[in-house]
This record gives sequence, structure tokens and C-alpha cells, in this order.
Amino acid sequence: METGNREARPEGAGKDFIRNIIDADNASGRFNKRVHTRFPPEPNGYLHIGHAKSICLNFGLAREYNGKCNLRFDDTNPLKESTEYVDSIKTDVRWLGFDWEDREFFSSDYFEKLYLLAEELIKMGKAYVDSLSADEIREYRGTLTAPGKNSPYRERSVEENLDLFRRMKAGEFAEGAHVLRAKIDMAAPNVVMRDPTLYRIRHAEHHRSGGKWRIYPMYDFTHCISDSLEGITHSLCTLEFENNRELYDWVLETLNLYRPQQTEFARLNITRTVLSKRKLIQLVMEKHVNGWDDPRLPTLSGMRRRGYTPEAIREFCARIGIARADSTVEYGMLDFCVREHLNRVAPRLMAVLDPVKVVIENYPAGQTEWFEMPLNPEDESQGCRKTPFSREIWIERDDFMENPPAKFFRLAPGREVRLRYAYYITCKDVKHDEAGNITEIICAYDPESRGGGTPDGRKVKGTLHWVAANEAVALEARLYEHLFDKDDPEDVPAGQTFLDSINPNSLRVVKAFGEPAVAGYGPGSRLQFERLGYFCADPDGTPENPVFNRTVGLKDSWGKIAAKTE
RNA sequence: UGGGCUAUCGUUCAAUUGGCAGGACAACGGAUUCUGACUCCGUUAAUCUUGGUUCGAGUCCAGGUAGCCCAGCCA
Repeated sequence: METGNREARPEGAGKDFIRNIIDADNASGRFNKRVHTRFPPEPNGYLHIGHAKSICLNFGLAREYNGKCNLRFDDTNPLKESTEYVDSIKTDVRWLGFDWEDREFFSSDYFEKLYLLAEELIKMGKAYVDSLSADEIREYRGTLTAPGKNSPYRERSVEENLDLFRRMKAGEFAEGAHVLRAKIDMAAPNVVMRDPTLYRIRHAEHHRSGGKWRIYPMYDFTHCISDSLEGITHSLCTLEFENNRELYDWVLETLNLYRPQQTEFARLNITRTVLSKRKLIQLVMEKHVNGWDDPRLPTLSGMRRRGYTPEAIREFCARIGIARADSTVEYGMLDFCVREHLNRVAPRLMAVLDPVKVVIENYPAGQTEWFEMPLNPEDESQGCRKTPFSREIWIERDDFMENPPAKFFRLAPGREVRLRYAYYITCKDVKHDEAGNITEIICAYDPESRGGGTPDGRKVKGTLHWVAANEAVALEARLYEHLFDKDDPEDVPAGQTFLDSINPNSLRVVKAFGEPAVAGYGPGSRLQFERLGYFCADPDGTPENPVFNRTVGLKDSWGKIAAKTE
């Protein structure tokens, strides 16, 4: 699959700053014209649309420059990581359409090398074992504006440090008793450089190395060395790691290792969307949603279930671009990308969400005729479907008004409209119950209009979708809205939590009726119910009782016209 | 009274590196339409601020302003 990268880039437009950097590196020969990136998630949760930006960037760059991209699990904190997350990440990256071939790595695979390198640092006098408590270390670090001070253990001899570190590794000490720190500068203006912690003691089971290790390396020590070992050229990460770049370079320079170039870019923000891993974990763990693949979530697995396509997500990532300025993309941009793709590929079917009965009084009772209609009017290659028609049909309640305002094009007393691909009908009468609710609309059809046109060529303003009342299958439609109401759910008013910004209507389930053919669409397949929007068949459904998740609706100007006429 | 980074239409990304500020999304108007969808055409709309250099500044220089990140034994 080779779609999704840069096809949205308009002609003549400039490249983003990262591609400019790569071009410059290729021109200078810095990496021998090699491009080797990596996508390095920590397996402590499921991937979300924010990760997709990084995945498309890293894998896309490799594709464009004939390079390679590794998948590396940054698993140095055994407390948070699990194989469930590893598996889900692999599934999601593949689903997005990217392939890391045989380059699947784990930081934990480097634990041995990392340990040796740490000893190296100790021997060089560039690292020491500190026995201060976590609280004391924080105090000694100073503040953002005041320099820190040296730990009393900072001048331990190389021999003592080596001995202590080896015993840390052997598991002789309790968690928190010691840490290994780099010896840099406690007065450094960049707080990251004030003798950063390199190793901590953790008596925990690691999802891969099990109980083998008692000490685990920190991100700052691990990531740069992993990049170096793998021959990465361009190490791309998000803006919050800007301050860590100095340490990234320090470690590799001090150890005299090959040095990739770390470059930071702004992470993805989307209006009304929570992309904080911490909060997503909370939503799942506290069961505010039904698991990581709940279609209301911006996780890749949730979006997949809701019916978003990998093509659409890749297109989205290409369109939003890459920059260093913090930004928040409008959700409408994502919706646009989904509609654009689904419009091309999704077969059309008809369904009615809120049915009202139409009786065609001059159509023979008991008769059923089958109409053939295209699965996609803009793509004949998709073929046709057959749909039954009968005397009693259902139409959408919204498609009829007893007292229509101006510019209402659909059914109303005395008015003629077209039933899509079937007949012209004219409203003759309306029946109500005691409460005044419409129970039945009586119509007459024009037999001459079979197929949706007439010999006299007269026009109608409206075309309705419909399903035959006796032949239609019952189905369940789940109408998902974005889970969050607030423009920026990260920024909630005082006294509230982000949970307060959840839209209580984010999930509505309605019983609906659709063409018999819907039962033929298996889980994951997308289709468009005419005039209702794009839906995805959910694995929860069965052929007898299909369930459809709404991906996105269609644009509809009816609401605007109504507002205007008021 | 620290360090690092950022600032262009409502949103987002560009601007051949000093030479007419452009695209996409959104909004608005129109055409078309057997989905009020799609498609097509058009319109609105931006260089944070104050100076300076220059024939010419979004771009270079100086000073402001605003926002983001950093004081985990998280990543």
C-alpha cells in the first residue's frame, strides 16, 4: 500500500522543516544520504490519532527517501508496560498501512549493552551512585531560577561507584536506596543537565525480561543509545523533549558513540478531543467507556471500529503538516478526510432511523417488485443491488411536514416527490392519533414514473430515501458523537475535572430499518445510508441483527435553510 | 528572578531564503444534482508589537508583548 504521503501537498508549496533538514543533510552528506527513522512508543496504552501523526511522519519519511523506519518499544519502565499494549500497537501500525519488516526492536533488548555503557561512564568518572532519597535529590536539584548543589555522594571513587552499581544490579538494595546519576553540572541552567538519573532500582517483573533485572535505565540514557545502536539518522520526537536534546547529545558524545540528530515537532491537538494518554487510561480503567476500542475514543482501535479508514487518517496527517508551533486542528478537518475517502469507496444503501409509515393507496396490496439500483452512482464498477418495493413503506419522519416552510423540498400535503430509484408519489392525506402525532401518510403513486422519471419529464424538488415496510430488516444504529463537548477539554473550569466535559449524548442507540441487503455487509465494512451518513458494520452485530456505527454524517443545509426562513 | 522554544487568514501548513503573502479545511454566495450529499465556479479573510537597515522586510537587526516546555527514581 503506497498511498497517503504528501499527495495532498499542493503544487509549488514548500516542504516542511523536517524535510528541509533531511534535504540539507543529504546535500552535505552528513549521514551518507541515509534516512533511517523510528517510531518508539512506550507500550503503556493503546495508540491514538496523535500517534498516527508520528507514525505517518516517520514511516512516510522512510518511504519518500528510500530509507527505513524501525518499530521500537520503549519499555524501560516495567511498572506501566504490558504485552497487551505491545500487541495492540503492532496491530494498529499495520492497520494504518505501515510495515517495519524485520526491524522490530525493544529497548529492553539493549539492557545488557546499556548496563555495560553505564559502567563505562562510571569508569570515566562521568557517573556516580547517589544515595540521597528521592526527596533529597529534588531539594538538591535547586529550582528553575536557583542553581542546585552537589550531592555529598558525588565524589565517591570509581571503585566504590562500580561496586555499588554492581550490587544494585545484583539486587542487594531496596528500591529507592540508590540511583546512578550522570556527573554533569548541578548549576546548569537547563535543569535536565543537573546530574540526571540514569538508573533506578526496581524489583519488578518486566513484561519481556521478567525478573532478570533489578535496575532499569531511564529514558534519557536509553533512548539516545537505542537510536545510536540502530543507526537512526533522524530521531523525531515531540516538543516536550527539546530540553532533553542536550542530554541526548551529551550521553552519545561522552561515550563516543554514533550520534543521530534529534529534531522536535509539535504534537497533535484536535478540538474537543482528549489525546492525553493519562486521561485515556483513566476513561478506560474507570469504565466511562467500553474499553480501548470504544468508538467514541480517538484511539486508532476506536476509530477503526467507528469506521474511519486508514487512508483517511493518513490523508489527515498529510494535510495538517508538521511544524514547531503549538497548534490545534479543527475536528472538521478529520471529518472532511473521512467523508472524502468514504464517498469514493462506500456502497450506498437506504435505511430509516425514525420511521413514519407511508401507504400508497393505489398500489396493489400484497405486491412486491424489485428495483435495481447502483451501489455507488459515481462508480459503476461497484455494481448494483436489488431492493424490494411495496404498498407500505417507511420514510424518515423528518422528510414530511404538514405545514412546510418555504424551501422545504420534501413531502407535504398535496406535494409530489420522488422515492429514490422508484416512483413519484403525491401526498393525499395524513392520519393522526389522539395526541395529534402523525401515524400514517396516504399517498398515490404514478405508475408512469417507474425508475424515478416520467415520460412528460416533469420535475420534483425532493427525492426521499425509503424502505419497504414488510421486507426491511431491523437493525441497530449507534450514533456516536465526539465524547467531549468543550472546545478544549484539557482546559476545564476550576472545580471541574475533564470528565465533566463529556457529552452525555455521545452515544445514542436507535432501532432502524434498512434494506435486506445490509445483512450482507460484514464487520468493519463501511457503507453510506443515503442521506444519513457513513456507517460501519460493528462486530457486535449479527447477520440477523446487524449493528452499524455512524462514522460521520453528511453535510446538510436543511438546518440552515430552516433557520433562515424563521 | 534561570534555560529552551514559538508567533502568518476563523483553523492549519506554505512563501523560490530580501522581490506581487499562496494552498487546504471552515464560513459565505452561485451553478449543477434521482442523496439539500458529492462535484464545479466565485467571495470573505492573516504577517503579535515598536523601532531600525534597505529601492524593497513575513524573511535581516534591536527592544517589547503573548504562549508553550523543563525542578519524576515517567516517557
